[in-house]
Amino acid sequence: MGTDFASVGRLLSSPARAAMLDALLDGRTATSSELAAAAAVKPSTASGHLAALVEGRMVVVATRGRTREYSIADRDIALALEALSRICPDPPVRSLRSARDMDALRAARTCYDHLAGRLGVDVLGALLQREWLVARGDEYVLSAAGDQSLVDIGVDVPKARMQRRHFARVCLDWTERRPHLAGALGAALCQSVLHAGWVRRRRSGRGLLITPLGVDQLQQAFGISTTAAS
Amino acid sequence: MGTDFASVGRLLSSPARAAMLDALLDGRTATSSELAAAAAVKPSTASGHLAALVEGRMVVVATRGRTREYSIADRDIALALEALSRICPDPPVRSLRSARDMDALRAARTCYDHLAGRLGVDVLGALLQREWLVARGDEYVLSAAGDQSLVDIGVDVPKARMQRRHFARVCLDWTERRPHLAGALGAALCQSVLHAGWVRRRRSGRGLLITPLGVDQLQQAFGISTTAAS
DNA sequence: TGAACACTTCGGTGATGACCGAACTATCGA
DNA sequence: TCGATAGTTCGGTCATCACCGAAGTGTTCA
Repeated sequence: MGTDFASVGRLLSSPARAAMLDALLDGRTATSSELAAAAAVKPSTASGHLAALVEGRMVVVATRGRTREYSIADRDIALALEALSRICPDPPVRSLRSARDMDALRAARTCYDHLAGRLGVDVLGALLQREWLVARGDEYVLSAAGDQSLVDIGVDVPKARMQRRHFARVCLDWTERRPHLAGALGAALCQSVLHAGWVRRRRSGRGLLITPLGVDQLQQAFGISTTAAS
Repeated sequence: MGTDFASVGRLLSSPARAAMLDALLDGRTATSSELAAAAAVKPSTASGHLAALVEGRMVVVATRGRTREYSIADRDIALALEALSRICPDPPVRSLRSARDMDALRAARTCYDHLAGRLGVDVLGALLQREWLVARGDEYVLSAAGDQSLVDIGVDVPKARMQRRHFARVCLDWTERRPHLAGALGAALCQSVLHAGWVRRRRSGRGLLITPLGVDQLQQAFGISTTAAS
């Protein structure tokens, strides 16, 4: 009845637009030229695609001087795309290199703006086990002990609380098939571990790289064992 | 990185294929002719579209005599489509009739194979409030009291437990923006209320219709107030 | 066995849209 | 003020694909 998949489907159906959305799925913004490069098309072509995505409310654009910063329009879009990526046929592993990339993604990556992959799942597991976070439906409640502990390791909890979005909620992981932490708190946690240098973004894509410092600190803060990636 | 939205997007991009998937989203099977009618195309055209959907692993087909029964391939596909429907621009309300249809969908409908809409959300709320169901991450655990009570009202809990799928889990409702119950238990519950005549399927689409009997029984079993729809 | 039915395959048509290069607009830095 | 940079608009080409009708395959039922 009525649900109009076709309009959204049409936007996803072009390889170029799909590549652009994929490039934006790490939650960062990108300029028109960057997205043109990501999609391997000329700027003029990219411009048309981006106009279509904006028109279709999938991305939003902010003009900054002579550049334009595009980003995923809202969290629902990101969630829907993550759900879709779960059913996309596994991109055929063409080479050793892309097989390694795949392993790296499984180990640690961002999902829109929060931690995902084995790292994301393990961190959520630790938070629940210590009862810093308590499940409640598809949301989580932060306990007093959890609040204090997260602040201690540098997470800006007060700022996360102030945001006009869900504070802490479930997001299903497509490689681990188990939940990881999304919402404002998930984003804040992700930002804090990036800022503290426990993990770094890989050169391209959504992959994350756990630093030697991160291995120590993650063990100390959450009691989880990781290995530093190269 | 790699996630290939385009292949799935291409399948969704045709209004005919989108309509077919939408028609299958209530979890029932449909024949080639039924889907051709749902999409308003000739059988020959429908045949091609359905072949593409099967090729793309979005639907599966079972040959029964001279007819072919199509259905959504698996639960991940259904979940992804539900997530997508959350971001589809609201289908423009063209008429009084479709406005009423929309209201009806909001009140009670199926989501793949379980209850959704206000009814689905209220039922889950009641289950949690009575502690028949306890949240645990994005899954639910059925308490002993809950097991007994659901069996008492006719839900085949043992059979649900035996199925090789998640037993009871969160599914986000796109009209209510709150969770309802999915998984084998959600499907069993849906089947039991249909079988007991508390609700009936509407002539077409995913809408459900609460019977006068259902109003009484839902009040008695779950303490929730509903109104019989016409 | 043959007629009715469900569905698929094939060939042809028309429309859509993805892409590029070239010309245009707006901003930044000197 | 002028050149360089970021992005958009426009016109044209080419490929893809949605659709149909007609003919073909296999199944059911009388």
